[in-house]
Amino acid sequence: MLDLKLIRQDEARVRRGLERRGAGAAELDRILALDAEWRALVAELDALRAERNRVSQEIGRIKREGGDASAQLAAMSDVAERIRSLEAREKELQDEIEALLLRLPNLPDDDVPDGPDDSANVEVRRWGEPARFPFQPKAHWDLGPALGLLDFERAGKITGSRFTVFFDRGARLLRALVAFMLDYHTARGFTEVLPPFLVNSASMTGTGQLPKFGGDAFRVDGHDLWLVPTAEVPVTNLHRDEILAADELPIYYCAYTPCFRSEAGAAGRDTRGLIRQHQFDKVELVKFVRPEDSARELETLTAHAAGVLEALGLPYRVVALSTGDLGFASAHTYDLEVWMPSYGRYVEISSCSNFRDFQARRANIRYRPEPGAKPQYVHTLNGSGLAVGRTFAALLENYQREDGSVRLPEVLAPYLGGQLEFAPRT
RNA sequence: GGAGGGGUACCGUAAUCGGCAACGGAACGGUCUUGAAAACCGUCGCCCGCAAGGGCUUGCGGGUUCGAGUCCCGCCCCCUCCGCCA
Repeated sequence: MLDLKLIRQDEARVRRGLERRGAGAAELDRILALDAEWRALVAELDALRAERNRVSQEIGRIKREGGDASAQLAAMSDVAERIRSLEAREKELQDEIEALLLRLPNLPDDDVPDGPDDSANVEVRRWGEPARFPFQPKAHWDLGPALGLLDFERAGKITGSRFTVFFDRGARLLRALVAFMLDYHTARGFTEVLPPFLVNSASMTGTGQLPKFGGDAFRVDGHDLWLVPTAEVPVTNLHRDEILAADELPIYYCAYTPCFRSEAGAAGRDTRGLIRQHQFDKVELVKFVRPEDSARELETLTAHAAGVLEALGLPYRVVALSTGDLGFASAHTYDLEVWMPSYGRYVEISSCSNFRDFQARRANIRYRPEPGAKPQYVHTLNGSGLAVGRTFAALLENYQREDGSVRLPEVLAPYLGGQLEFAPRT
């Protein structure tokens, strides 16, 4: 959520930021008009309340002294009626302003490249060399079933399309990747969290999924509960409505959760394999930091997530998202894209974002810069570290051999009982 | 799911019959002090306002009333017990 004070005081800056994202300026004009009306109303209302408070005390005093307060009571009856009517209007205005503010996206950082969509994204750097296969490499949706690791057909039977059954050593490999990633992060200062996989609407609003993107998530029938679309939601909301002490910051969390998304697949893209599923697994990194540190923290967060790919020996590149490709709540995002032989290109495997105070304001997450000082909003960041299903796919594809077998990197040996070889069933 | 008890500021606790949300502690600022402690004063949630000042805030949302922490209705969470359950 944008700061209403900022909108008032620096309308030009807000308008410029929204225009860079192609977001409507119409809402901005509407907010400014409603806010002007609201402030005038509040002044009038507060004056009436002041009078009511004053006379009500007087009535109390008169009654205690056994006097007759009927004149005051009659006058205050009218004032009370007037206050009731103004309060109703004030609530309307406030609700409407709030509703508009909640639908306004974050402002992009100055150094975010401008552009209409992902075509304007800018490659920042590359790591590793995509393997040149002396044979036609197979896709993971062919390798996985052939190796007895993945079963897409039975998942379709028991649930539907865009779900997967991990089987036998495939299930073990998925569990191994989750454990490997969590160990990697906790060894580097992140605190492991295992949150609920269902969250309430307040949490979904706090991180920005609601009110605009409810259709992208699964809701539990008959309850105010949603299946988490990402661990970002429960983990960021851990500190909703809290005032953190300055010496608690920065806070670094990592969390494994399954992620549930109903929108995946609507566009008919990536219909095969693990790339776009209604349920997938992810290890997420979440940071709460001082405002002055968030830009630097985004760089280290991105480098940290990239470290997982490097440990696994998977070639990747870092891409700075353009204003047109930026997520709703983000001010600045780097995507990590892993080399995927079946696609013949780099495919997103992590998205690292700085939300600045956008989520903190929605979720009311503050800290005291100094003991005794006024509370301020923290900055929140998060990034995938990594999407586990896509990592699974990238490993199979990048480490495949001509006979359809796969040998995974040594770093996974402790998590796989030393069994790094995967051979096709005959 | 049922019964009972609770939710008040950073923490702990009051508030009679409905009448300015009191007190203690912590933290921070100040006075005092060579320095510190103690003591005393102030600050310590949010909003409007250039300011003076005013308003809001007792888990959340409604209602009654001139006036609600207090009375009424709905909901959420915590504790105890019962039921159910991996």
